[in-house]
Amino acid sequence: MPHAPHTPPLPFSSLDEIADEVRRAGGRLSAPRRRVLEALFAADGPVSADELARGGPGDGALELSSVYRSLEHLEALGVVAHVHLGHGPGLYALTGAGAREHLVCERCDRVTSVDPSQLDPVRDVVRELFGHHARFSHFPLVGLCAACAAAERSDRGAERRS
Amino acid sequence: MPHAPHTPPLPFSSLDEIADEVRRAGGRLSAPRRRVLEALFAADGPVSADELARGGPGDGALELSSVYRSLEHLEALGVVAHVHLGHGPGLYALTGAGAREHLVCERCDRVTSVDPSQLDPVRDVVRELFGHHARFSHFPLVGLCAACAAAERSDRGAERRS
DNA sequence: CCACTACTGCAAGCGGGTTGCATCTGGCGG
DNA sequence: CCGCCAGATGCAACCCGCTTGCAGTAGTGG
Repeated sequence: MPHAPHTPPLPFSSLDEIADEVRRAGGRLSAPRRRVLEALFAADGPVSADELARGGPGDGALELSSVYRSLEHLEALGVVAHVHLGHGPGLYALTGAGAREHLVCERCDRVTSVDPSQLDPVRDVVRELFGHHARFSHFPLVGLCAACAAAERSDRGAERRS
Repeated sequence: MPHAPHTPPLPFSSLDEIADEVRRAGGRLSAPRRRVLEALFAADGPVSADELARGGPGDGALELSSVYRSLEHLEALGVVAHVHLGHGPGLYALTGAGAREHLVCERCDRVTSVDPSQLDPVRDVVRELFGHHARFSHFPLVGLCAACAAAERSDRGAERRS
């Protein structure tokens, strides 16, 4: 059971660059692999394996298992990372340039993505208190967004979500 | 699709007290329900529905679906809450007295449970920066524990986990 | 003690993800 | 330019955690 990488996000910026990296590691840039990567480059935010499999409307769908195996491989290379926002499927994104960390509201499910540096003060406090090095890229910081926290305070006993 | 409660943890301390609460809400304290509660009282930490279903070695196993339905019901009453630590099954615990929040190491999977007040400084920073009210009871604070963070710094490129 | 209805047991189903295996193919060595 | 063969694919079956539909059972207020 292979697992995720904490490979430091070497910045990969082009498909070719990644292709080389894949081959350097003894892998091959097969058609599905390429299409997964293209879809990841095209996406503007983390996407599910399923969305990657469906791909562009032009071409036929990719086999889901291949997509997962590709993502696993790319993740081991440090090229891709996935995040678990709430209860849904895992979402995948390229690690290069604009890595993000996430805050999720567990009431309205809204996702706030921020630059990791913005969460450094939080990390500092956590490290000070527990020695723990917090990361909000793989699992987000969960709680109530400002709006929902306010709503919660007044409106005691309304609709709820897990 | 019913969902979890943020019902303020009214402190329930005995099975009888909970029994009354269940009935007050128009519910019944059926045998499986009682056994789930007994198991939760007996447990010293959050347990999976599956563990609750197996129950004590003496008695036959409970139906898993009933366990889930009981937990759902008790959760709606604010008597029980569940937490998602990593990728495994959800874990359930009584809400009374010793409510805890959790830090998980995503490398060694170690869980650190703390009194919610200990995380207030973290909550303060988060609220200040994002207006977000962080909660680490339903989803934990994820990152690297002190030991693994140190290991990560030296030992670059060892075994990894998701 | 009755009737009413919440709850149970069972079996099927679902979403997300993994695995085993026969087949195919990218791409290096020649 | 080609052949080889490990690495990758496609497909189907499977696993885990959890939910749902339904007919039958059993707490509980009256």
